[in-house]
Amino acid sequence: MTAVGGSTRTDERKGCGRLTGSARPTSRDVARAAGVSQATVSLVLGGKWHGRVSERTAHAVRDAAGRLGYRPNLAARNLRLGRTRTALMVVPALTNDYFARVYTGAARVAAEHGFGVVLYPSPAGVGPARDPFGSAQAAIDGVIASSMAADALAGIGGGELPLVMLDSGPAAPGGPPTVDLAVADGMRQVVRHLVGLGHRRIAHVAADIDAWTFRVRTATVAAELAGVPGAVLTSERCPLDVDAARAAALRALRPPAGQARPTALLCDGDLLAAGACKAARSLGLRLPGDLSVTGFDDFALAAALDPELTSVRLPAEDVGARGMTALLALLDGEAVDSVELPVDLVVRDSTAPPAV
Amino acid sequence: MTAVGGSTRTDERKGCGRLTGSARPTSRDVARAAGVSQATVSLVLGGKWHGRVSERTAHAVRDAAGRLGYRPNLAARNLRLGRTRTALMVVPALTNDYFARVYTGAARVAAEHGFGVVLYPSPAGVGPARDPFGSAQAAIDGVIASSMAADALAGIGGGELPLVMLDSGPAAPGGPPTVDLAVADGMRQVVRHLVGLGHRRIAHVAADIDAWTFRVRTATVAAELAGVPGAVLTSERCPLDVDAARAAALRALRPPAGQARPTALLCDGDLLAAGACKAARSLGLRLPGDLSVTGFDDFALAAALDPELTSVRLPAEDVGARGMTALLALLDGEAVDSVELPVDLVVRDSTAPPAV
DNA sequence: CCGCTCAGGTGTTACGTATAACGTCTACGG
DNA sequence: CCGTAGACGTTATACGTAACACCTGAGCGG
Repeated sequence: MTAVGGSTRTDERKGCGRLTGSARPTSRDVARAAGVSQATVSLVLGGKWHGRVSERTAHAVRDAAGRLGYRPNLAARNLRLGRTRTALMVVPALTNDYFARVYTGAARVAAEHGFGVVLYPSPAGVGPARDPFGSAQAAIDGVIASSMAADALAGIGGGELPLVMLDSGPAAPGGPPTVDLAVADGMRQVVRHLVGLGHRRIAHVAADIDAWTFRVRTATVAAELAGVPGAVLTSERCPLDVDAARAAALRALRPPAGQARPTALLCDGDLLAAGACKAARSLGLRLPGDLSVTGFDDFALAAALDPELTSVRLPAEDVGARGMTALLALLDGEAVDSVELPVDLVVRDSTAPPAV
Repeated sequence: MTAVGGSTRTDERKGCGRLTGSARPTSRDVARAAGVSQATVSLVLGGKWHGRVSERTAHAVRDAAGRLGYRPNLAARNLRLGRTRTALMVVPALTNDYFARVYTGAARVAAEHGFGVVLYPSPAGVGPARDPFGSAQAAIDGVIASSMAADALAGIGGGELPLVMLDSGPAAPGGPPTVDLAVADGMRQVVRHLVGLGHRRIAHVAADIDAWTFRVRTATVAAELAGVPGAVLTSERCPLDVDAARAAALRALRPPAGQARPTALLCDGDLLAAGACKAARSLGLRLPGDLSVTGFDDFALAAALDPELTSVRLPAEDVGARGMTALLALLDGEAVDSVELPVDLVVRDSTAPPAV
């Protein structure tokens, strides 16, 4: 290899045809301005120049970069490095603040490790099925998906990207690691709270949604109440919607002749509970004296309602944080365990002992 | 023939969390498999081969690409093309569904033009100030920012990326195009509704937030009521928070001795209205008989409350759609006009004529 | 038989970055 | 005065794609 050629400046003819307009400066432009090679610019600005570049040169480079307003082209960096230090979070909807809190937790942990997080709401039906994330994956190292069925993620980058699933149910062996909430335990706490207050006739307003977390809620209520002597459980299913819940609650509160009205409405979510409260009021029932109502999720809505809702608080930030921690470990090639986080009942004003 | 050795299934070791990912196939691999050059693969898969590549060859290429499970490297494509067909939407918070609906509208229009949209919540204080979008801008052609002050976006990619601002107030001359809502008109509709019902003593529960939309709301209420003979306006400022609103409403409902209690609470947002309702109930007032309450924004919350809230519906999807349309035009180098969209009062059950 | 066109491709380059591998110059011990 | 080890940079290259310029026969009119 004889590289001693007389070409002291190889970059000379670089900007020949290019007019000196406002094209974004590249590292080569910085190099020219600082009188060094492009590689040196890369070293200095990459922060790994200690002992390889003199302080004086490094300063010249940084000075030139600042003068030119240089900002590295991240697409080129991503191509070169094969990684982007960015994660994609997929959420089923933006409507409720649970996901906002999950995002917050994930973003915090990511930022601590120099990672960014972008969000991709997955409105079912938008975008080609085989390419669920559209062009988002151009700059993505891994994915955190919340509340999605495993098969809905089949198309994800050909299954090549590291993936962590949140709120998706027990981890499948060999599948991606998961972060879940102890939903069943939360529901048990609700049931025990009501039973402890003396309620025996309980109506369950159940979300008619085919997602793990709701199946668990329904199943747990039935299983837990089955162990209570004298307990009577009725059940009404409805979509996750205030008006639908109102209708369902009305059905539950007008039992067939000969049956007594339930003394408590146990709802699968705060939204449903809001509907249930409206139904109760429209029947002239007073809360919680005539009827107890419970929610789940503890949205901001829960505290905004009147009476404030007894609900189950979900540690959303922790879910996001643990999920991001898991993803980062995955990216480091480490083995990651799935985890289940505890939840807590928050007793407020919508529950009381039943009227005698 | 080229080496197609029996690699029917490339990756077999998924256990232990180690994601080997045996080198994603590149367009060159596809070319080898199809017996053509890489350039031809690019032509065929790029969809611009009509009249330049025979149908037979094109089929062979697509077949090979399918067999190998080829997916183009978007980082490389972005680098080559200098554009990404992806927009970044910046929102101040994920908590309310206004932004969800804005996103939905923007994503729909984007999808119609082969664009994707990723979301970047901008939690104030997260991320270095000079680099507000972190690594998100690696694959971004333009930005749609909602409800942000113009100067908060100063650091945006060095100000180089096309930008559209939503809900940010009147467009600055020479600044980015904007999409705004006729917030002032909406507030006027609320005031006229209340005045028309007969209300004269009105308390304004104002959001104490330095954003254009809230400043306008406050100013409009005052201006509009100033033109009503005999109208008495009091005002309480508070953070955008249910509990704070409750406290503020309590102050408004307990006027100094000698002054009559307002007959209506005009709130800057549905969240504040929710707090106001709680305050009213805690004082034993009945809605809307003893007190009228109005919201703004028409969140899902508005219909979930009891009584259902009279509020102002914002055409959020339209805002997103128009914003994306503007951004796409901007990317095409076209001139774009700022626009203001109308809003509509939705009268529900929380307003009524004042008690005599 | 020549030259022209045109379909049907191929070779090559450039995008901007990071880094491995390799020079060169100085200082210094032996 | 040579050998050698830093200190200090540089050259060359690869990442995967898209697009430009070119190449090669075949058909065809003259």
